[in-house]
Amino acid sequence: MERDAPVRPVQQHRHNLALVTRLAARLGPVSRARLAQESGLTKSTVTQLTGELLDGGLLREIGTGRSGGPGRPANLLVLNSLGPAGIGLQIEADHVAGCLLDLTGRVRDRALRRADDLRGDPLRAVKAAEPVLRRLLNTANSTDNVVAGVAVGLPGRIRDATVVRADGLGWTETNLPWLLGDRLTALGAGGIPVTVAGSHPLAARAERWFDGEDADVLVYVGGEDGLGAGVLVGGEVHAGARGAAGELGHVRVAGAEEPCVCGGRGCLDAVAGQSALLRAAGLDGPARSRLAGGESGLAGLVRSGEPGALSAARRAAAALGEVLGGLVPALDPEVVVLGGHFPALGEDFVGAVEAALRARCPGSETRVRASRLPPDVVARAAATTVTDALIENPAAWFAE
Amino acid sequence: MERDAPVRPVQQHRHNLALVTRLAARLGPVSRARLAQESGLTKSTVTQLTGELLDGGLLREIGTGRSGGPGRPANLLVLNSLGPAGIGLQIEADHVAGCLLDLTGRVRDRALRRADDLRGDPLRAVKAAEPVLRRLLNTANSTDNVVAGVAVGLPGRIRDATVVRADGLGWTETNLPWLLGDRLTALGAGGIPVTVAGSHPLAARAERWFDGEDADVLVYVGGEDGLGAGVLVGGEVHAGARGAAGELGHVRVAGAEEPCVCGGRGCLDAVAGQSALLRAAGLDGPARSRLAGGESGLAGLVRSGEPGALSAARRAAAALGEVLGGLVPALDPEVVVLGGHFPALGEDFVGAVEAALRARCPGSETRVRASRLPPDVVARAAATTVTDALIENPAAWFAE
DNA sequence: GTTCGATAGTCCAGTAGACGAACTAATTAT
DNA sequence: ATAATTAGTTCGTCTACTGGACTATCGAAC
Repeated sequence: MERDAPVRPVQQHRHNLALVTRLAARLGPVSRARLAQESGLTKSTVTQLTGELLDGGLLREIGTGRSGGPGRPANLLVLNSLGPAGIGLQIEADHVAGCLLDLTGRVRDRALRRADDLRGDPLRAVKAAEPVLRRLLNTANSTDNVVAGVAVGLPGRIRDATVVRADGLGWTETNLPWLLGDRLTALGAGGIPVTVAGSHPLAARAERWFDGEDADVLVYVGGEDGLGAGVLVGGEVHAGARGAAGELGHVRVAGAEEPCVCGGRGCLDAVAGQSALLRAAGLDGPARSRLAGGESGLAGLVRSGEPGALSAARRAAAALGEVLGGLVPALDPEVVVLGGHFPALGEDFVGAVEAALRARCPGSETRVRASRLPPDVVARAAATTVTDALIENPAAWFAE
Repeated sequence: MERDAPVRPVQQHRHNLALVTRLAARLGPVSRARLAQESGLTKSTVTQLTGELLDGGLLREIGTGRSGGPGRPANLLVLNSLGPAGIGLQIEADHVAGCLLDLTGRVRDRALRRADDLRGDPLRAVKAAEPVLRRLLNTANSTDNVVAGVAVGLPGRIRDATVVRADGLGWTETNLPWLLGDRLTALGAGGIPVTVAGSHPLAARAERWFDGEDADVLVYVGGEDGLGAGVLVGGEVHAGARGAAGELGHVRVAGAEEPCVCGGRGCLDAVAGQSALLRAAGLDGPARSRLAGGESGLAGLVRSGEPGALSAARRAAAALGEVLGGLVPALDPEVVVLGGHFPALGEDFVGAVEAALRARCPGSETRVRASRLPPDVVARAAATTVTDALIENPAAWFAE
């Protein structure tokens, strides 16, 4: 409910509609009676609201359930897996991944398009996204899912739905929703709203929603190259005053002198980024994506105990801990999750980061752990922003 | 409007009541017609709502205004300075300050009680607060203001309205609202709700509300001893997962070895705290409060260019910048405001902090500036939490 | 098998509160 | 004086939630 807007009966209705939809999502198959009880609304109202949601295709009635006790059995309601759905895209330098997510949160289809190098002209990425989109739109068509939106996650800084800067892709001031919207029209799916978000904030959301971490304040630190953080405050992504929250990659690490691609020296990226680690371990060359499934060279080296790799990892852990040490006491997050290439470095690495953090902030109770989610979770997390929006405002969807 | 609560006509009404009250507060003397226009409600509804607010004593009608143009002149409404008011207290180690604030934000009275040392038993502070409260309650009585609440600000970490830890006062797990509520009953003012908040978050609020800094993301770093930050996210105080957000005092500064009262070494407090600076400048002794109005010894020394003091200040600035360098890129605040004893150190100090911050985060656009507000603004900020609550929920007040 | 208690869900009159049009009120411009 | 303009009120209308009566469907007891 918007704070500075008047509340009329319509808004009242919207709010309650969202309330029961949210509850239906949280409680799974659920009776109207239970919805009434949990929401605080009366049975009559719930009947009315669920009626609208059924008509609108957001809910589905699955047969009568439970028989454990006296009384008329409930007619169970669930989110409609065949109703509106969301497409999530993940654009990285070497691939575009996508998935189609239904309202229940189930992935109905995936698609992946590898490419040698998508950096430079954004149209290259848009072109690579086209077959991915085509496949997902086709799937949606064949499963009777209506695509309610496309959400894109990419490593960059976003403001006002525009990609302000994406170092890893070499983009500046790119209006991705516009470009993709164009391509969607060409695919016969014009008019579908397109949104963009940063990969790190999306990964942070994913940690909260997919890994049962019900922390209201959570920091996700993710990686490969272009290190950055996604900050969740009050369960929501915190963008910062200029959309630059979480830009940790070029924070200077005390005592470090490594040259960085940004032109500076001693940036966190240059100490703890994936390429930097590979180089320090004597494994020069372009960083390989973990999408292939295999261990990145670095992880293997760390595991094998190769001295150069170990010392590079130790140094990276210390640097990461140092930077986190300035952030953790200010925000007091419930947990800091390390993603990107960090989990591959093993539990010892995480322990070392936590130790370095504790050394800087002795009093903090913030936990540190490695992400358990796969790197391609960003596409899925992006798709959830679409389905979430549907659940949080069903009325907007009914209005088409 | 609570997210997980059903919205009935009553809540609709509450929301709209708060909306017009907020607008009346923001726009100053204002006509019903203007309120209708700004709020998006109809004139009829505004008439109805303002009627309630007038009856409840939150609004007052001042005569008819403006005559610049044709048409019936407006009957101007303002927040009622003679209606409900709030008392704010500020408890520090050497004094208790308080003020009585009316709805319009005007300070109707102040009171101050100095004491040698209020540390240790919380009852000592409560006792010192008693004359302050008595005076303010008396004033309220004589001006026909009804005290709607007492809010206390103190240097400590608060969770669930309980003082979890207040190093500067030597308190642990103190239920201050309970203790003060008792004292209020003794003063014949029982039943007045008492709340507690940390001084730094309150100071952050003050920077936003009293100094026209309309930043949604703001960090206030305040001091004397027990350095800490108040973090505003979305215009609201961010408490952190465990109420520990902003606890910067014992973050370790790289390369620093000064022993700290906490038992550790190299804490920010031990490098940039007031006592530490005085000691480093060769001016040992207890830190003097700035309430006296005179310059603290340190500020004078820095101004006079005494080498020891200058080097200590430079070191403090570098340390502060370093710690901020971990926090700023994560949060991307609009501005960082330095309060406590820092403004007394002069503009050069602020410049040095900003330089150190920039050195760590080259890309950041966050401004750094000294607070322009007096240190006793905490009492006033505390009082605003009471008046704000009234404005944000008039219905709760009508219900007494 | 029938009856009773329990639970699920629907129906409908009642009600709170915002809306809108018509109205009154007070002022300036002609 | 009269028209134009803006402020504010009145009253009937509309929307959407409520509460109680009612129907539906089950298990358990007789």
